[in-house]
Amino acid sequence: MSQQDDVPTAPWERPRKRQAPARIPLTRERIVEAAFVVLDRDGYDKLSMRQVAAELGVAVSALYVHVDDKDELLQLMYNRLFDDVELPEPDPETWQEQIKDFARDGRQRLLRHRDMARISMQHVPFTAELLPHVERLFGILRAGGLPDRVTAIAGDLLSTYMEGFTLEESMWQDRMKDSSWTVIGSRLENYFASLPPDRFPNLVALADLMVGETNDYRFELGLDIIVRGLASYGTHSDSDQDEAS
Amino acid sequence: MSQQDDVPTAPWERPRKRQAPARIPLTRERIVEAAFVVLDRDGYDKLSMRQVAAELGVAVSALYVHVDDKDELLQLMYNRLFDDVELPEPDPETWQEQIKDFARDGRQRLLRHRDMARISMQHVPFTAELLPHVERLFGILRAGGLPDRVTAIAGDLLSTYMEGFTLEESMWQDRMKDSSWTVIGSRLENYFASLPPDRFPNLVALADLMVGETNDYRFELGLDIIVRGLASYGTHSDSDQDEAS
DNA sequence: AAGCGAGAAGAACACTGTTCACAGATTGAT
DNA sequence: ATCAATCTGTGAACAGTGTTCTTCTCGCTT
Repeated sequence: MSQQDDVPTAPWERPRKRQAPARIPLTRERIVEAAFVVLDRDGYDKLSMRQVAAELGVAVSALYVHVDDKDELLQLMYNRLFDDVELPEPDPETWQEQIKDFARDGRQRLLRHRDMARISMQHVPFTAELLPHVERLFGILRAGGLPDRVTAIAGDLLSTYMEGFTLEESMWQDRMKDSSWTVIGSRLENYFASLPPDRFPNLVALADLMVGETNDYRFELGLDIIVRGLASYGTHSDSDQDEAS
Repeated sequence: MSQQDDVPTAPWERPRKRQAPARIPLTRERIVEAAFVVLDRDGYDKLSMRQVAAELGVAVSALYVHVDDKDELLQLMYNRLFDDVELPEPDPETWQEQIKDFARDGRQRLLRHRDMARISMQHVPFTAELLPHVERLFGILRAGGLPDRVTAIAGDLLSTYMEGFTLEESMWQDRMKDSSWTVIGSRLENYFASLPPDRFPNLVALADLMVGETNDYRFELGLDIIVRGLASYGTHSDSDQDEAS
C-alpha cells in the first residue's frame, strides 16, 4: 500500500486535491497499530513513546498531537482489542455457555498480544466503547433468570477473573522465559513435592494437580466454579433475598 | 527512640562496643518501612528509589546494597503486608466462613496502604514466604470436602478475585479523587441512567444496583458467588469427576 | 595501631514521559 | 496564481526514572 505512493501521477489523471502525500498522515489508528508492533516484539517494559515513534519513523512529539497521554494510548489499545466482539442474542437455555464463551473469548484476545494482560489491569473500569458489550452481557445474565443485584456484580466478577487469570498465566511464562511449559511445570512440581511433608502436607499432596494440568483446563474449571455460583442464585429470583447479608 | 542517640555517653558508663552509632544501620526492614511511608504519602507513581532514599536521608545507591531491584523491594513490601496473617485451624463445619474471612482479611490488608493493590498484581505468583498461608488455605478447603482438583484451583481463584476487586475499587477512588464516594456514585448512576434506554435497556435498569451499593456489599456478594460455586462441588467428591471436561 | 572489608556517597549512563518554540507543507481565500 | 493561515511534524530541552561504577570513609578485627 506504500508503493503506489512512489509512482508519479500520470499527466492525464486529474491529481487529487491532496496530491499523493508522500507521507501517509499520522492517525490514532496508525499509532495504535505501531504500538502493538512494538508491544509484541519488545514487550510491555520496552513499550515507550519513543519506540512507537521510531516504529513509525516519526518524532516523539508528533504522537502527542493525536494522543494526549501514554495512558490514553494504552486505553486505545485495550479498546481496539475488544472492538469487534459480538455477543450472541441472549438465550435462556444456554446462558451458562454464553457466559463462558464471553470469558473464553476475552482470554483469547488478551493472549493474542504479549503482556496485554498487564495493560488490561491498568484500564479505567468503564469506557464508553465497551458499554455495548456490558449491555449484552447483562442481557444474557438476566435472560438466565439471575436476580438483578447478582447480575450487577457478575460482570465485574467475570472480567476480574478473566483478566486476573490471564495476567497470572502470562506472568509465569514471562518470569521463566526460555523454558517450555512442560519444563516449567515439572520444575515447579518438583519444588512443591520436595517441601517438608510434615509442615506442608497439603501442598505436597496437591503438587501434581497445581501444575500438572494445562492453563486451559485450569481456566475452564475456575470458570465453572463461578458459573455454578451464579446459577445457584437460581431462576426463582425472590427466595434468596436475604441470604447474603 | 532517636533522641537517646543524641545524648553523649556519660564517662562512667562503659561505652558499648559500637559506641552510640550516629546512624542507625540501613537494613532491608528500614528500607521497606520507608517505602511504605513514601507510598502512603505520595502514591505508587511517585514511589521511586530516589524518594525512598530521600526519606531515609541516604544516597540512592546505598539502597542497592540491601536490595537487588526495585522489583525486589516491591516484593518485600507485598510479603511484609501478609507477614502476620494467621489462618485458623481448619474446621469442616465453618469452612465457608473461614474462606470468606481469608479473602476479607486480604482485602483489608491491601486497603491499608494506598495503591497497594496495584503492587499486588505485579507480584510473582508463588513466593516462599507465602507458602504457609497457601498450605493452610488448602487445609481449610480440603476439610470442607472439596475434591483436590477444585482445591488446587480455588486458591488462585480466591486471591485473583480479592486482588482484582480491590484493584478496581481503589482505581475508582484514584481516578476521581477529590470527590467523596457518594458524589462519585450519584454521578455515575446519573450517567448510566441517562443512556438511551432503547439501546441500553439493561444498563439503565441496573444503574442504581451497580453503584448504589457499598464496596463492602459488592465484595461480599462476589465472594458469596464464588463460595457457592465451590460448595457446589460438594462433599461427595466422586460424583462430579466428569462434569468439567 | 594498622589494616581490612563492608557500606555509603556521588557522579554518571541510558533511558523515560512530556512540553516548547520553530519550520514545513497544505489548505482556503483573495 | 498568490498570499495568508492553519495545522502537523521536528528537534531540543526538562525533569524525572532505575541502575551501575568508582571513590571514600567508617567500624571492626587482628
